[in-house]
Amino acid sequence: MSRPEPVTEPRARLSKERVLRAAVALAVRDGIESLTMRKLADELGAGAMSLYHHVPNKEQLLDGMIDIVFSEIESPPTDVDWKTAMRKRAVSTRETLARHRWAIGLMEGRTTHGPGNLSLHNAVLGCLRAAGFSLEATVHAYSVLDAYIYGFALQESDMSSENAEDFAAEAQRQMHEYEAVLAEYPYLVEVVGGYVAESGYDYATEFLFGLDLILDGLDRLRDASERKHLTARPPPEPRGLSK
Amino acid sequence: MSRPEPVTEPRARLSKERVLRAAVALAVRDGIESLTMRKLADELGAGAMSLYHHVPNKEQLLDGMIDIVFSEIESPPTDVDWKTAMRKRAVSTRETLARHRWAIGLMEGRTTHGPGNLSLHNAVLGCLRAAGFSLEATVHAYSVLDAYIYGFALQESDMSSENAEDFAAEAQRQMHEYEAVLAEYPYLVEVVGGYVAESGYDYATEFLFGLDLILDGLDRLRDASERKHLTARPPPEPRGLSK
DNA sequence: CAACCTACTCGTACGCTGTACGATCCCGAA
DNA sequence: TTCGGGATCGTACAGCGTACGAGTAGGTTG
Repeated sequence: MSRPEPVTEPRARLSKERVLRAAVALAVRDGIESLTMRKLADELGAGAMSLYHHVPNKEQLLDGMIDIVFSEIESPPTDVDWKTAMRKRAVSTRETLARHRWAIGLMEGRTTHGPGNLSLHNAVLGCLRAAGFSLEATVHAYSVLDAYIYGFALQESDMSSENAEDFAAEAQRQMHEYEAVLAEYPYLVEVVGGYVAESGYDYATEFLFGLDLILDGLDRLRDASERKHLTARPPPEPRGLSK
Repeated sequence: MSRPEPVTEPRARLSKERVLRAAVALAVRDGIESLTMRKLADELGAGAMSLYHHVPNKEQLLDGMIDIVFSEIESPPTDVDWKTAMRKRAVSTRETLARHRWAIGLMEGRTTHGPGNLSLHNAVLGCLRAAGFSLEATVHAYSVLDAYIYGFALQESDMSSENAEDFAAEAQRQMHEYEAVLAEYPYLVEVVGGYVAESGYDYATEFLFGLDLILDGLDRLRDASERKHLTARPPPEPRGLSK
């Protein structure tokens, strides 16, 4: 009560962090296509142009938002074997990306990587190196894993919520134009219309299936890699900053 | 010569196909962000509003463009074993998506699937079913494979052209702000700055590594699936339209 | 206290976007 | 020749990102 401000504090001071957080919240709530500089400013109780004193332009605003997403992904824990660590990282990535559907489409073509992105990448590479993967094997492992994880997230964002009845609805709509269209896709009908519609489709378990398939494959790769490079120099340091 | 048209045909008649093809060509040439109704119309020697008699709106224009991309992907051939068939389909998908970088970011959130998309999906599912995959295994296989393929294409579109020196340039730029930033990412330096910069990074072979890893895993799944469902009903028909 | 500077806020305006509307034109059928 | 319907397109409008510059608040210095 000692401060002479109005009781209802209509606007707190802006800051880069506040702007980014509000932008992410708006994207989660209304979708990325309705994220407008004016709307974002309104949300913050500010004028549109005020934003530009904390963010150089919308493109870099999006960069910042994406790095927030990366920073929400849990790094692979260091106190378990590499497989469980990678598994946890992968699951956390999928969950985060599912929470931020708006982000996936924006990652294409983006060339600047923020600190959240870089430090996550670094932690993942470190986990693999510490587990005995050779440099070559590390690159391979990283490549497969990330492609799968982001690809799965991409597909998950394609189909909105329930795959089964959604797809049925889409098929129905197609049937509106061509009555016999479905007859041209018998396997689609069998698998999606039949099996999936009955048994349902759980993204989380489906994700784990492919993830474990890949992790098992990498396990074999690591064994081979270890045998081959037994006499080679070990990774730079077990963990943490070297030099 | 019998037709009374002007010799120089300054503008041919518009059509949905011509509009879509021109749109794709423009996206390939100048990138998707510079695909404008006015620019597209200019390219066709027409007025902007003329486009709307062949395409209901820009959103559906993009839908049509994406289906063109899908139709450029080769379906899995039917005269080889499932593994080679899937391998060829996967390679063709990656090549097509690499040719049409603009398309990947647009696939997110899109709910309507065109005939090119549907028929490709149908062919892939058919290939798996004919190879003896159970319904459950088919869904699994499809899920992993496509997630990996699209995820890889997504990553490929992230890094522009040469990963190695590009990343070095990016790191350099970051160093401009913080001189010691790189010291925080020792593994990134080791793997990307060291190994990748020296040995280079070939997307095509990197893609094949992960692809074969997954296909081998699916092979094991198929064996198990076949043993379990030996007495179950076979897939609806070897290939082609049933009924 | 006054003068000043710096950091921040924001009203206005411009060029560009997708597209609604209605006038115009072309061309085959009657 | 007349008609009618599809195709074309000029104009206009709302909404976008953002350049510009005027205004303001708060701390530092004389």
